[in-house]
Amino acid sequence: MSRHNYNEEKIIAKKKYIMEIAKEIFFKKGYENTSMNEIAKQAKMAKGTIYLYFSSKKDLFFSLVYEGLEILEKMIKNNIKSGEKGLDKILNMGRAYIQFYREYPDYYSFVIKYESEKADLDTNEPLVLNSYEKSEEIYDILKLLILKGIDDGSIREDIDINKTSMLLWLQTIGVVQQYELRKKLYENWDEKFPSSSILDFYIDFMEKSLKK
Amino acid sequence: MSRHNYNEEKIIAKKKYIMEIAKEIFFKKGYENTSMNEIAKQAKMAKGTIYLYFSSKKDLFFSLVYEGLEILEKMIKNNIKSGEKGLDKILNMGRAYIQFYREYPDYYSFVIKYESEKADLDTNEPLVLNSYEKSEEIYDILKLLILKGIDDGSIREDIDINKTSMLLWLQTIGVVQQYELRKKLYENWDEKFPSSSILDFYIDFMEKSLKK
Amino acid sequence: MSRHNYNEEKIIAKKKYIMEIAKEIFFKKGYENTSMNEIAKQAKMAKGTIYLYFSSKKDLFFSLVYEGLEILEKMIKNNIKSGEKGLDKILNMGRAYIQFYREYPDYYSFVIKYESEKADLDTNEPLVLNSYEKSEEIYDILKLLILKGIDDGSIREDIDINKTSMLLWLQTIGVVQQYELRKKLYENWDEKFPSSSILDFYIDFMEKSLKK
Amino acid sequence: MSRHNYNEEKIIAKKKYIMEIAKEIFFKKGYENTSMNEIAKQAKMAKGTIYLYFSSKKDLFFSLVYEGLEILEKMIKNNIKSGEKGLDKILNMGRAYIQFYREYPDYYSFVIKYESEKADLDTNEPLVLNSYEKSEEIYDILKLLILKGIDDGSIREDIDINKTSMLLWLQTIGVVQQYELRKKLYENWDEKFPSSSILDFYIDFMEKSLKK
DNA sequence: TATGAATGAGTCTTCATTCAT
DNA sequence: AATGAATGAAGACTCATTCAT
Repeated sequence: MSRHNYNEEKIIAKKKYIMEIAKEIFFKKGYENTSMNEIAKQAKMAKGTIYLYFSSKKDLFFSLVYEGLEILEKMIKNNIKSGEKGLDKILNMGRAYIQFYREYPDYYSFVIKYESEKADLDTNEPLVLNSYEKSEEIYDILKLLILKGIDDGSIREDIDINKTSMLLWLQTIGVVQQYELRKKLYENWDEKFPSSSILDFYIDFMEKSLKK
Repeated sequence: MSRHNYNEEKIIAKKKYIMEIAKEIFFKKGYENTSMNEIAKQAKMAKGTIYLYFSSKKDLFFSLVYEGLEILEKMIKNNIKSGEKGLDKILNMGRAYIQFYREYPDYYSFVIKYESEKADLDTNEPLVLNSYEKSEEIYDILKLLILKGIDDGSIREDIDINKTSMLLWLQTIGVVQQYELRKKLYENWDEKFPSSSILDFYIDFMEKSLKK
Repeated sequence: MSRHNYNEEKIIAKKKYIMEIAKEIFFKKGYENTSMNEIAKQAKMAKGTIYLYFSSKKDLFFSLVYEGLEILEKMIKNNIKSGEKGLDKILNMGRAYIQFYREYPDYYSFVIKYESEKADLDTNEPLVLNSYEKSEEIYDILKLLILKGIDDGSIREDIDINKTSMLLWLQTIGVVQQYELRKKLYENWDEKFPSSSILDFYIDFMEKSLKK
Repeated sequence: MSRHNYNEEKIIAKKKYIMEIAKEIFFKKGYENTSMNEIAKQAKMAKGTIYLYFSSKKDLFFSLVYEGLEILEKMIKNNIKSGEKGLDKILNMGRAYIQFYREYPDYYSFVIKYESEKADLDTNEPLVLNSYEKSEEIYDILKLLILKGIDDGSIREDIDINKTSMLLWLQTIGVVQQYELRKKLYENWDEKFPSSSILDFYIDFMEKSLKK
């Protein structure tokens, strides 16, 4: 292994280390209320050092977002392997998103924050591009699965494929996000709130509206 | 009309004027990126003057939120008057929310911003309380309408009322919010994106999953 | 009575009224932490109205100071009437100052605040002049009383009259002020502190150092 | 010397430098009328830089107060070493306070400002606590010295120890403060005023009232 | 005489980023 | 590669005073 690679590895390791520290703080306090000062202190590094590895606070944050997107993508691709019929695969896709939310609440929060602001971001940022491509890819998968579902008789034929795929996409993300929002709110209010099982119920609900 | 009322009217008019100016800037730049300085400048007023009418930046913003909530409430209550069966009324309720989003995109954005942060807000703030109560009220209406729908035979009987009402609530808000997010994103990318009609499609979709 | 006088009386009454309101607030919150806004509100007047009667916040405050000085002067002049010998009169003068502090803690606080800042005040202010003259007058009385005391044999002869009179003056004001300061401090700390009787003890102490 | 110590020294030096600048301005203009802006400008630093060394304006000011208290404490402890009898030591203690006032008029002004406001300060502040403890310590010394004086026959026996110690304490601080106040006032008025020697006279006066 | 809305300079404090070492 | 001191623009908010009505 060349010296160059050796150094590159060290750099990547350091980046991972910083990201690990930052992940916790960003998750706990949110983007705006996290200062580079605190990250540096927690990481026992000089503030300037962080800037050797990340060009800005945004860059550091979006690297975490990107990592989150990768995890999500992997989970989705993995989940749609199982299930035979198109409908099963679609439901598994929804389950994958819910699973991501449950298992990686920190990464989930970054992805959502990113999603809600990326419309205002600089179009030249490669991270926006990447995320956009990932979204498209997932969306295309969804479309194919609906087609397959109609073909194998697991999904009704009277639906518009384009609209349905888009709607399912919007709906799933939306339901999970709203659940997260309400959950925090109701917790504060010490009130009863349907447990996380409502998300499973959502999958049932989806099934009912799609199946033949 | 007494002199006192005359002055009060003038004060209310000025508040409205400031809110009008602030509404545009908040809408364009978001809460954090809007400074009182800019609002004052746009309103051709001294900074201090604004503080005569609103005790803080938060107060000014939440006044807009509250106004938005009032509009939304009115639209929902108005819309569910029409329709005979429970299912019709539920669909009209969803339509009201979409209509609010379409007709008052600015107010909509404040309400959403508020909703996504109210979990972190001070519970003692009367505005949080008010909004909370409004939400509960709307949610209760939804529950009653489902009951009515089951009763009058317009809605299937095999659903859990509590879960369904909560899910419809999360889902509708979620779909609209995700639509808004994606729309802005795709617009930037000059791509084709299912027009706003997808929201109408959502209502159809909802109908299918509820009706007997 | 001429119309002019009638109006003047009304003006004086209004000034008194405003001063009464302001006295309480200044006493409770201190000069810096009292705003004209609050005074106006408490007095159920418009802010501008106060400026018809007092040219500034300072003017209003110093009018209270001046009133305090008048009360103090009257008490001193009254007290030194009683007592036969020079020493008795001097002690009564000290007692008058302590009595002023005890009976008019609010006016006392204004006088002290004024005294500690008048060195930095504009020399052209007539109020500084007045106070200065009052101080001189009192100081002269003190000097005469010492002379009389030496003459009638109630006070030792081995003291320097100028220095002693000045010292008694500084000392009495100083002791009372420090007592007030410490008292508040110790109260906060819930500790035992020699009661106000220490001020009477001070008079005894003074007597011992002066008498033949 | 390690690198670490080297940096720490530099930081301390910078703190001292800022305090030196601030000391002058605070002394000249008082706490309220001194702005961080001006301190930064005088120190030829960016405003933010000062906040690297002091967490707030209060912190900066109280650091000066604390330094003053340390100097005063040292002077008192040093002065009471000399003198044989209890009375001599007490007089030297008074002289120490006067010396502090004469040699460090700036620090003296901070200490007095602090003393006059500490009753209103937050009891949780460690600086208030420290100062309180210092005061108590000095006061205890005074009490012991009076006891010693009575014991060794240099002080009269007919005095109440508690009251006397408290009174001497109040009196000394009071006299010096009043002297400072009057001095500034009379200076402005270009009048003759007993020179600083009146403070020495105060010590004589004290001696006379205490000795057997 | 009375009003009270309007002013705007001034306050302390924060923090992402840079750069000399 | 690493440091961390320095920057300085920007933020929300206050308040004595004025002046048109």
